[in-house]
Amino acid sequence: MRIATWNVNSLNVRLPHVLQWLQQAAPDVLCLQELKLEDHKFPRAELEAAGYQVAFTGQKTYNGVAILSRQPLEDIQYNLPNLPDEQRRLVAATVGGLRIVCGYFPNGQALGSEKYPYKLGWLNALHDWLQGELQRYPALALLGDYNIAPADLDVHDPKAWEGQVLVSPPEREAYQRLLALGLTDAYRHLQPDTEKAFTWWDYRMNGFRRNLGLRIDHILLSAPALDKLTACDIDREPRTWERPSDHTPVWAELQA
DNA sequence: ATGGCCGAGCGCCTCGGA
Repeated sequence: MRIATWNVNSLNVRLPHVLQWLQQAAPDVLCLQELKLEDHKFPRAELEAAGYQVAFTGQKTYNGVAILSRQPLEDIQYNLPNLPDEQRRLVAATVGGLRIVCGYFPNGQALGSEKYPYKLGWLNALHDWLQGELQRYPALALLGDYNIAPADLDVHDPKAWEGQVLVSPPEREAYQRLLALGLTDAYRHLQPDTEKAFTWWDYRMNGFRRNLGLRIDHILLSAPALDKLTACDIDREPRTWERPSDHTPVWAELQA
C-alpha cells in the first residue's frame, strides 16, 4: 500500500498535476492540502474517473484538505473535534484497516503574530485528539504539511532560519510531543542522515534550482504501521513541471 | 540588496503563504 501527501497550493490550478501524478506514481492513498476551493467546486468527477474515492473539506481562498483513495474510505472525520475552528485543516478516514489523518498545519506567519499562538494551540489540540485516535486505531499514519522543519538537517540554511517560524523551538517541541505519542518520521527512519532532502522551495530566488528548501511535509507512522514500512521518499519531479506547487509529494510504501 | 514568486479576490493592489 502506497500512501502519499502533497500540498498542491490550489487544486483549481493543480488538478492536471494531481491527475498526472496519480497516474505515474499510482498511490493507493493521496492526501492533499491547500485546496483553496469550496466544496461545491471540488473536482470529484475527475478524481473518481481516475479511480479514486474522495473525502474533502474546503473553504474559499484558504486551507482545505482531501483524502483520495482507491479503496473505500470509512469512518470519515472532518476537523479536530476538540477545537472549534472555521479553518478547514484536517480530514481523517480508515482505509484497509489503516487510519489516515491528513493535516494542513497552520503556518504561524511569525513569532510575534497572533497566528503563532493559534498554530501552537492547533498542535496541542491535534496532540490531545491523537491520543484517543491511536487507542481506537493502533495502525495510524499522520500525513500532511506540518509547517515544521523538525531539525536543522531539514533546513537549507539553519543559521538564516534560526528562531524563525517553521523552525522555532516551541514548534519543534510540539512536533516532538507528537513523536512521543509513539509516532515515527517515516523518511528519517529510513534515511537518518540524508542532507538537503526538502519538500518545499520558495518560488522566489530560484529556490528550487538552487535547492534552497525545507523539509516540512511529513509522514508519521504508529508502531504497527512502521512495522510494515518498506520505503519512503520525496518525489521532486512535480516541482519541475510547468506552473508547479511550491511543495512536492512525499510517499511511503507499506506491506499489505 | 530582507526583495525577488504565486494564488485568490468582484483586481489594476492587498493578503497569505513558508
